[in-house]
Amino acid sequence: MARSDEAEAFFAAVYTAVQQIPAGRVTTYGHIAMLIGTPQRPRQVGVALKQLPADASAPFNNTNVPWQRVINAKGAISPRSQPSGSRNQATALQAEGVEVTRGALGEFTVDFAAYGWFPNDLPSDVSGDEGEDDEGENDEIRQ
DNA sequence: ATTGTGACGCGTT
DNA sequence: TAACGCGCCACAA
Repeated sequence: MARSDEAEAFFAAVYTAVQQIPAGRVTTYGHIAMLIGTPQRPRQVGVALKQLPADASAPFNNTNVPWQRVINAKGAISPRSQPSGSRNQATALQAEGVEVTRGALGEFTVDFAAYGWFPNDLPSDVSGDEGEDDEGENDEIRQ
């Protein structure tokens, strides 16, 4: 038990929230953090996903938790120490029909307007000019 | 025990 | 517009 009870609960909350993301859609670390009531720790959400066990017998593992559907607020797949990691995520998303484009820096990006999933949705506020991020998607969370 | 490192995001410079 | 600073906190060294 290397992990405190509190941390364990947080990890579980993250995994559960991520499992709500519909296939073929993506959301952000910050949004997940907000959904589980800890809007100030999007970074910890990343830690939780990073620690996701590969062991298929674990309650939460990289096969039953769609970790690939979580990207950063910039709409890009977060770069990691191991380049293969982000590339791998891009492949996983494409496999479920998500269109992934490549930036000049080799950065993989996804269009939120087309694939974003934001229950209760928040808005990207926009200051009044050219807003077109509407989406009219109403997904409800239940348990 | 301490220190450094991030799969983040937002406010300030 | 691009950098930088900071909060947060599990993990590896």
